[in-house]
Order: sequence, then structure tokens, then C-alpha cells
Amino acid sequence: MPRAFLVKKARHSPGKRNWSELPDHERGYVYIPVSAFPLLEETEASPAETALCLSTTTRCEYTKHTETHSVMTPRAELPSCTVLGRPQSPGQGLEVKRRAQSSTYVRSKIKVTTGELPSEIPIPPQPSIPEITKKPVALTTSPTAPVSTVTRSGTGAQASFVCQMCQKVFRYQRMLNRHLKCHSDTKRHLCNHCGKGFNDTFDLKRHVRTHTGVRPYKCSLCDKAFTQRCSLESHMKKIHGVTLQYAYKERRNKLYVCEECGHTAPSQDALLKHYHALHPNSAFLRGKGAKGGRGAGGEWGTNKLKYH
DNA sequence: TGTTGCTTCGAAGGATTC
DNA sequence: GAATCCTTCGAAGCAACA
Repeated sequence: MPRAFLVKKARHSPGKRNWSELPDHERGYVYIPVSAFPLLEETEASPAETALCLSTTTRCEYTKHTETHSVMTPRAELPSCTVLGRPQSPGQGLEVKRRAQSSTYVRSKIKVTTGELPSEIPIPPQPSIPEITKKPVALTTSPTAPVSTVTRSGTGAQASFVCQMCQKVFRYQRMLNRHLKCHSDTKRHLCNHCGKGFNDTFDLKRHVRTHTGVRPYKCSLCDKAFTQRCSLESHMKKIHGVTLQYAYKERRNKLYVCEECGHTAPSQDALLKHYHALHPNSAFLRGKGAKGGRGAGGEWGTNKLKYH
């Protein structure tokens, strides 16, 4: 039984994961043994997880990264064959075994709400969020500065918005507004699988991949695939000694991911065609129809509860 | 028991859309 | 201009292994 099964360790990083630091009884979460809750195991193992097809490419593929880079970098190949039903390569046995073990562990960590499904979770009262003073005031970095007010100083690019909770400074009010959500225990985006809440849509989307098994980022040098790009890049660096040549905070090529099966497409149109061809009844397409087509699966898997 | 690799997620910056 | 979406960085925690 995984160690994390019954023990919930406290986070020691101040100001981080405050939501997780809430006692379980206050959040309504309990840990439920997989063995005692077989349905969980069944419902969380998506077809994508079991049928995720990984390329057997082992040679190093070099490609020109982008027009903006003159450096030749090994390409972190993105899966093009993550279609359901594709057989797995023979050399994948060990990896599959590891993943299976890993999956069991991951599932055992899943927290399940003791109450209703997310869509029926009662909306708690919105915690008070500090107001932002409209009147520009002098921004001071003095440790003796009052901390009970959110302040703004300067104008235009020089403007600064300070969080009264942690004294962090932001260039834009929208940044501060979003930051203030971090101090709130209320999460607007709830996972349909486990009920966990997130501040951001993409945080939820990313989290849902832990339930669906979608791993869009595939290593071109081995069979491993990852849910996040940084995981792949870390893997490439540590395992294969390949450091992708990107500038600090440089944007990578956008990846269009089918959250149903993990298939990746080079463009939004290609992704749409894929959805129409293989997942005509997907939540993605339903959302597209409802919204008139915005974003690349932005609302997929979300269960938004708007408080404002 | 310490190290390594992987998974997961908080949080902020920037881009896109309304 | 605000809201939303996406990318990116970094850190915590776990399993596997030497």
C-alpha cells in the first residue's frame, strides 16, 4: 500500500498550496482505499490510458526547431499515433508494467469528496477578498509599511499593485486580482472525477489528465510520454542529456491535444477534424457548439462555478 | 539511506478572445 | 479593458534503485 495512502503530509512552503493545508474535514475530502472502492479504479481508467500508443522510435531525430532558432535540437516528438486500439510495441512491457504500478499508486492518492458530485457541491460563501484602492498611493518597500491595504503607485507601466496578504507586487491589477484567488480557499474549477478544485481552468485541465491518462508529450528517444512539457524536457535533459535550446520563458510550439485519447495535432483545424472523426460526441465538440468555437478545448472537462 | 527520475500542482507572465 | 486561455517555472512528494 502506498505510503501516501493514509498519511497526508503538511506542506511546508508558506504561501503555497494553502488549499491543501486545510484539514480534510473542512474540505470534505477523505482518502478512500482503492481496494475498498473498486468503482473508482474502474471509472478513472480511461481507454486512453490503456490504449495510449507510444512510438518505438529510438533514434535521435534532429529537426530544425523553429525559424527563430539556428540551433539544431533533438525534437521532443509529439505522439501522432495515440489513437485508441493501436497495439503497443513489444519493447514496452516493462514500461507498461511500471505505469500500471504507478497508476495504482496515483489512483490511491485520489481524494474523493464525501458529499455530492462537483456539479452539486454547495457553493460556499465567497471569502472576502481585499479591495483595491482606487486612489494611487505611494508604494513603499519599507518593512514598516502598513500591510492592511492594497496599494497602487505610479501610472501606466510604472504602476504597481501590492497584495495586502503577502506584499507581492504586480504590474497589472488583473494580475493582482488573480493572485488574490490564491489566498482564497474557494476554487472555481472543480474536477468532475475527484471534486478537487483549482483556481485556473488550465490547472483543472492539466489535473484531469491524471485521471484520463492523456500524455501528450512524448520523448523521441525512448517510449516515455508525459502529461506536461516540463516533465518531458526534464526527462530529456536527465536521461538523454539533451537540453532543448529555448530562451528563458520562450514560447514553445503550441500543441493541440485531444483530451479524449491523447492524440496531438499541429493545428486547431487538425484537432477539430480529429474530434469530428473519432469523438463526435465529445465534450470538446459540445462545448464548441455551445460557445461558438473559442479556444482549443478550453472548457473541456471543466465544471465552472462562477462566483462573480 | 541517499539519490534519481517522475508526477503533480501552485503560481505568474503572456497571448487571445470577448 | 477584462476575462479567459495557455505556457512556463519551480517545488513537494513519491517510487525505484544503488
